[in-house]
Amino acid sequence: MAGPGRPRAQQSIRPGATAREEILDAAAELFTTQGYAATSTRAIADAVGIRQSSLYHHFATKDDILEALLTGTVAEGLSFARAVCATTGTAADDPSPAVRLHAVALFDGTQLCSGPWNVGILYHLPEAKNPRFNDFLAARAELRGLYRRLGSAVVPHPLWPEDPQHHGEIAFRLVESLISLRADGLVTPGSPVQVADAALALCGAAEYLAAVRSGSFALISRLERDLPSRSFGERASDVHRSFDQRTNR
Amino acid sequence: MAGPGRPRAQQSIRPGATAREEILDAAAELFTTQGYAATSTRAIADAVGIRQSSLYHHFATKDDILEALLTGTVAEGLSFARAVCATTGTAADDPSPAVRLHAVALFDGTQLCSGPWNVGILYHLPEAKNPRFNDFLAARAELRGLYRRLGSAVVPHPLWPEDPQHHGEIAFRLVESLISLRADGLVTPGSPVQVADAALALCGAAEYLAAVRSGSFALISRLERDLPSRSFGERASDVHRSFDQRTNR
DNA sequence: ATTATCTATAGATCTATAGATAATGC
DNA sequence: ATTATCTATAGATCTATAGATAATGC
Repeated sequence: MAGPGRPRAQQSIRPGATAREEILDAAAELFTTQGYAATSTRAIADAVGIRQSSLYHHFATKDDILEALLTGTVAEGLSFARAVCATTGTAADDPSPAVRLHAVALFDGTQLCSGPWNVGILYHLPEAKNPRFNDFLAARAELRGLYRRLGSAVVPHPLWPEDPQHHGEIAFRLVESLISLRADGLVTPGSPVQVADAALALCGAAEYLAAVRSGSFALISRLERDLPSRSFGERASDVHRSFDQRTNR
Repeated sequence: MAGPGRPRAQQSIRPGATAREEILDAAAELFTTQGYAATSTRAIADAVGIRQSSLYHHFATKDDILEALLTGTVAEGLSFARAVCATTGTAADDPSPAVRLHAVALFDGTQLCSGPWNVGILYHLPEAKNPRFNDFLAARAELRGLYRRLGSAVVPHPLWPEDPQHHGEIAFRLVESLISLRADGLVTPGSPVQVADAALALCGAAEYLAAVRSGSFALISRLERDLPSRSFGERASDVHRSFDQRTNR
């Protein structure tokens, strides 16, 4: 790798170690607040402090920027859900189905509510349904499938016998409803916990919720060690802290 | 009112009694599948079978088309929810809080799942947050408030005492999750009922659900007579029919 | 006269490419 | 030589307006 190239005319205030990260941060802000088609490549470049054409050194097309954002936002939640499902059958400290569902919902929900921009909104952009983004679409479909399995494991006698996994489906949708809650400016520190609790309540597990909650926190702490992202550690502690504050009051 | 003006060069296959309705139908299809900014006025005009500039005889700006669609989609659900809340205190056949919440969720959910286009998607368009669409935003906020009140009436001892109306909030979000369910192509005839049931389940009312369901159907039938739209009658019967089919199996 | 369409176009974009320039590292 | 930026621009849009035209109703 050679030198850093010609310096920028204008300096950036964007967070991000590399130009690529600055671009993704600016695009995340603009795509989520104004939409994909309504955001010009010039607007992204201006927000970063480079010229419009300089974007094309880092991304071949505008679509590639959206693709990077989309795949980036499901990846971590999917890894976590896979890890939780892989704990099945590990004897002694094997978490209960209720704990598993709660942990996945809490992790996912916490992620959707954190970060500087409401990137979950990108899922709802009509542009995101394009087959061009199949990697993202497949990852989200897999995550949905894991929720369905977890949900049916929690409920022995489903409300809707014709679709035994439907409680899991609704849990998945409930977690993603945090996206519109946040879009409406209504997320509080407790929101991810409330949604995870609600997912269990509709599975009929509300009465032993306190035990499930602490099991869920423990499971998240145990699994977060193996996750690539460092930021989750802090995020998980935030959740603990805000939960403790709420319950101590 | 004078004559019908110069005839179109090309004929339309769009449903709609008037040109204005044809335009709204075409815009609903294109905005929901491709997004607002990604849909050109030319594309709408082509879908209707008129010239691009002819649109401006019916709408002053492109924004006005979106506004008409947005306000059109909440209006009926809000009327119904208001009517349901107005039944409070009417003595004898006064429906229970659970029946009220179920009926509102079922009506709303049925509407989101019917109609040729998934117009609920418009709520999620970043463009819809523009203060220009304040009429729509205020109507949706009022509907949300009614859900919150209904939810807290159902649950005597809320899971989250710091926000007693939060069960209602989640019910509102749950109903709107039908929008993304439909966007993912996963709506079945039973989906609106499942969501209304789930709203009650998370309020802890799952055990007497059968009684609530029939009360909810009765309440909808009673109130639909006063609603401006004729189409709901058929839609409500559809719900009855699909529900009966499901439970007879 | 009124209505609803049409043709033509102004003026402002927007994406992506071509090729020059200023830094570093070998 | 390699990298990351820059300037300049081609070619394709896109929204909205101006003004002509073809129907009806009074």
